[in-house]
Amino acid sequence: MKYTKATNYALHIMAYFIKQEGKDNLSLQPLASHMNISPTYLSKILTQLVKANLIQSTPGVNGGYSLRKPKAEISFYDVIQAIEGSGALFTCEMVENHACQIEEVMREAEEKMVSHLKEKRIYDIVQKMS
Amino acid sequence: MKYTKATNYALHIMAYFIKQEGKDNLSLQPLASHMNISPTYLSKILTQLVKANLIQSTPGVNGGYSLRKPKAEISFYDVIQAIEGSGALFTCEMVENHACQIEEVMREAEEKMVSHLKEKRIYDIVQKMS
DNA sequence: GTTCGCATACTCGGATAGTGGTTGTCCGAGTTGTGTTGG
DNA sequence: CCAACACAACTCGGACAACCACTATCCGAGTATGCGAAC
Repeated sequence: MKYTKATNYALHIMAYFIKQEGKDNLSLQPLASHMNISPTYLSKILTQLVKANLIQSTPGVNGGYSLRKPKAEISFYDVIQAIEGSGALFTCEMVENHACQIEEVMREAEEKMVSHLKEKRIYDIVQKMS
Repeated sequence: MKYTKATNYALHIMAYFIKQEGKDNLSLQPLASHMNISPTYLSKILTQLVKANLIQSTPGVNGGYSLRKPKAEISFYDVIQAIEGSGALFTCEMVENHACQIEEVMREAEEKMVSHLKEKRIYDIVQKMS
């Protein structure tokens, strides 16, 4: 069990967006070369972030991507959920157990992690870095 | 990102061991049919638990598997670590970042989850169930 | 000068392939207890 | 009666195959802007 590379990219992309806020739309190509990944693959990730309403895309000439939500409102969890989805990390698969105690504990543990990720905002660490 | 099925199995297996403690060695076949997985695959999981010193195996006739540590000492994390390994869930892969702030936050979050899993012992939930 | 149309700069999304980890099976080898056989 | 031996009940571990999610690429389609030509 590990976080996907896509999550890795997505978090760094969002940090970059927040750092660049106020400037023009960022278009795919420059963003891809800055991140050092292929434009096509990057576009898949960006599409997921668009669907999660974190950024917006404007097509056509001078188009590109830009933040959609106020930068101070974007938590780590928002980004992670956009990529990884929102299913539980652990689901009991034994036939018998309808209210599996093991699953219960695992869910509690996950909740501890999630609540920390909901507290922390990307904006916080962008400030630290600059 | 999800926990492996093997982790799922391992947790339930350990719970079963703790429930059955004091009885004879559990051998592969009965355990497999109780868990509803193939004996061969089960043996892989058990081998991992043996290597983690959670259970021990005795070969030969009347052999089988039995608990190695006192049942009250076995935490969820012990079992999970035995299967999933102990690497961090998130590792920054951007070239530039040596002390990546994002990675830092992710590690904190993971630590929240891990410490909960270290607190909780399988024995606790076995008692609840019976 | 206004309008039409075309080229251009973008994103969107489906199809496809490589890769690696998870899940699972097969089988031969090693280990121990038990029962059997031959002296 | 007892020692050697064969056998059966176990686990151990390597090799291998199926499968699926992640990673990544290619390409055709859609969309908006701007420029130039024609009337």
